[in-house]
Amino acid sequence: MTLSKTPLTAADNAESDTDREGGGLEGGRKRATINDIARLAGVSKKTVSRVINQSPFVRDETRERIEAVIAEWGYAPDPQARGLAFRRSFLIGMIYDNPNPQYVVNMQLGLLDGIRGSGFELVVHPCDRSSPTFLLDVRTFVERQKLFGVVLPPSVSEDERVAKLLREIGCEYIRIASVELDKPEHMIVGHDRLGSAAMGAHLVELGHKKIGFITGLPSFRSSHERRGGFEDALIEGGLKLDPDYVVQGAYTFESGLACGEALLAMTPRPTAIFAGNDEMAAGVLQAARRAGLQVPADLTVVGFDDFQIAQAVWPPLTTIHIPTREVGRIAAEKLIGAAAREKRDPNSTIPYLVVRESSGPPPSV
Amino acid sequence: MTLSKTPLTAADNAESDTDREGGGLEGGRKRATINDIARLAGVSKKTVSRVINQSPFVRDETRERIEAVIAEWGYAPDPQARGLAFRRSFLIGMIYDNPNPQYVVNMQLGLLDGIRGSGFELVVHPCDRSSPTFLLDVRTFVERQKLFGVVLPPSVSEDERVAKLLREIGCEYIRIASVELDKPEHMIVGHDRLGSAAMGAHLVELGHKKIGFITGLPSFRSSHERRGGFEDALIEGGLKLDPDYVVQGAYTFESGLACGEALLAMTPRPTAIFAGNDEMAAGVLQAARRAGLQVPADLTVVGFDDFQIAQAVWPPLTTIHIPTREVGRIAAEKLIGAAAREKRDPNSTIPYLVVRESSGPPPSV
DNA sequence: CTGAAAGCGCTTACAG
DNA sequence: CTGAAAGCGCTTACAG
Repeated sequence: MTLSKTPLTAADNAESDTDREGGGLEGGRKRATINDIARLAGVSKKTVSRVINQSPFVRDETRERIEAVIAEWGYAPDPQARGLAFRRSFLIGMIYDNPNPQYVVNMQLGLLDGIRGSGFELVVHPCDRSSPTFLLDVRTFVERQKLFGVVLPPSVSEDERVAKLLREIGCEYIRIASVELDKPEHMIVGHDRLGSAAMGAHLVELGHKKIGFITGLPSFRSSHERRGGFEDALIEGGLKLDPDYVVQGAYTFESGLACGEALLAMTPRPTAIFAGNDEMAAGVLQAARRAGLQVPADLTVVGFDDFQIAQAVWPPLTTIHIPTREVGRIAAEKLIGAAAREKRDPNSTIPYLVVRESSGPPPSV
Repeated sequence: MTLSKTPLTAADNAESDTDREGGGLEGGRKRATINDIARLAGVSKKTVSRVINQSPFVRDETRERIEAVIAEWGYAPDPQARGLAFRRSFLIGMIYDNPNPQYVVNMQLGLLDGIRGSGFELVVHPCDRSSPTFLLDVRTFVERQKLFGVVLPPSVSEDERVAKLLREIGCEYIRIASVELDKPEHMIVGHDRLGSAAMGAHLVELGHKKIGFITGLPSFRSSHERRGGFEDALIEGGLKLDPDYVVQGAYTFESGLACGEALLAMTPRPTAIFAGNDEMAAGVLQAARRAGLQVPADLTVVGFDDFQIAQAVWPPLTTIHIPTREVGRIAAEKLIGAAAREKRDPNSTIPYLVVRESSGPPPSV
């Protein structure tokens, strides 16, 4: 909150100095500016600006001449100067609180995929929704940097206060969430519900009747969606999710372990446990081992996400794959208006079942 | 490489339109500028600028008056305008190719810790060192954004071409590496060697004689350092690392599994295996399980990094903790010149041993 | 210690 | 279809 006091102080201190080298851009002729291009092409800088911004009001011949000069000199407009004039930067922000490193990294990679070659850059901004200064922090971040727009993964995406704030200050935003929370132009929907429904069908098909479920953090919308889709699928299969066999987890390994132990202590013991994410499923695997149970012979354990941990544990987890990176790419393209460059598979953001070795039929009693 | 063609086209298309609302900064009075502050404080903008940049050439009384106005209006200088005038942005870049999500996220959090409150922001830039356009990409990224500086984690930090390029174009940089590769002002040293030496001492102390080692990717300097420190410690303990028991891994779970199987097939079988990172150690655990071996009763398995996976596997891994986030914070502070704000523990970046359940004495033959 | 002028590299009205 | 002027919000010389 304090005034940004930067080390550039030296510049001012040196008011009487004379030996500064201007920041040191040795190593090469200075980069061309719009003035250079205008002069070289024999036009005004405004016309160059029109070409840069793809204005239709430029004669083809003029445009081609200018583009040739631009290409020859490898000119690229200065985003800072452009931003200052536009009153808006060419930065997009990712504001997030998802604690899973793999999710964060995949999402970042996806966003980067989406802005590649566009001249935009990605500024990362982890946050804490429970902080008293949370909204002020977001506002300061967005306004100070004059962000072009922001992408909000869960659970930040589910916070209506953030969406409202962004609308008020006129910042573009895309919310990534498991359900449609906003106008379509602001949403990328993850359809977690379909994923867990697929898992429900899988367990039904294997013949399980007594099934335990571990929910994620209630503050994440996905927790409820994953549970809802699963319940629907069980009903579809003629079963019902017994509320006694639903325990509250926290999306962490430790919570999975604790919840797993709780479920395995119940009578009758469930023959399958569906954890709200892989992390917790890995915890259940530990609980099963401690209880002396074989997976999947004695117990089926399945997860959700298909992050790396799903393949690092033993046995490898049957889980639901969510295409995080793909979702990120589409979100970024939508944000900067680069969508529909190519025909997209509309199903590319839908989660799907991956069967590995941790699921099997229930033990024959 | 193409000219940045942004969607801002609309702005130009609208040359004849009149209904644009200027980007929509409704929702609040416009933010104060340096001119507002100057007028309000009854001074020139240059003097306000001096206060912003902490110039000593301002009378105390003047400074206080200006600071009061700044505080009252919550004024913060526009980084874009400031950057344009400085010919340098307030962005720092993280250029990296480390494939481990947890490392990446921890490092980002550390860098963010280091720049918090400074007005700087973090722009992430994953890259591929083997790409033919790698150096050009880095150069374009740094020059186009006029980055204030960059932080280079391994293995990018180990690439002399990058350091040379950065020096040439006058960009500040900090290299994070396991050994001193550059002048101290450009380095944060991780001392991986000390970490693996500690692990060597641990295994010696437990009484192991026949020890297998799985190296990381040879393209990472840490691979060699981790091996070197380990060998030294064994020699210290009167042992010698048998080259036949050193196999080449790739820092991945799969490579750990394959290397583990190779080592367990040897005669005599090693009683302990030290993998160059946790990921590979988890793979070794799988190999041990497939071979019907109990850990640690039949085989000790240890790793390096102390990432989350170390606690998610069974048994939890004895490993070396590396303070990634702390290292990141120190790197960022050093880069922006905010170091030494407080006295630092000089050992805070040194890795240390964490003993869990995967290590024990060798089986009595 | 303080300020008026010029400039950073772009774009927005306004003209033609 | 094209351009000259003014401006985005700061800082750098240069004066005093």
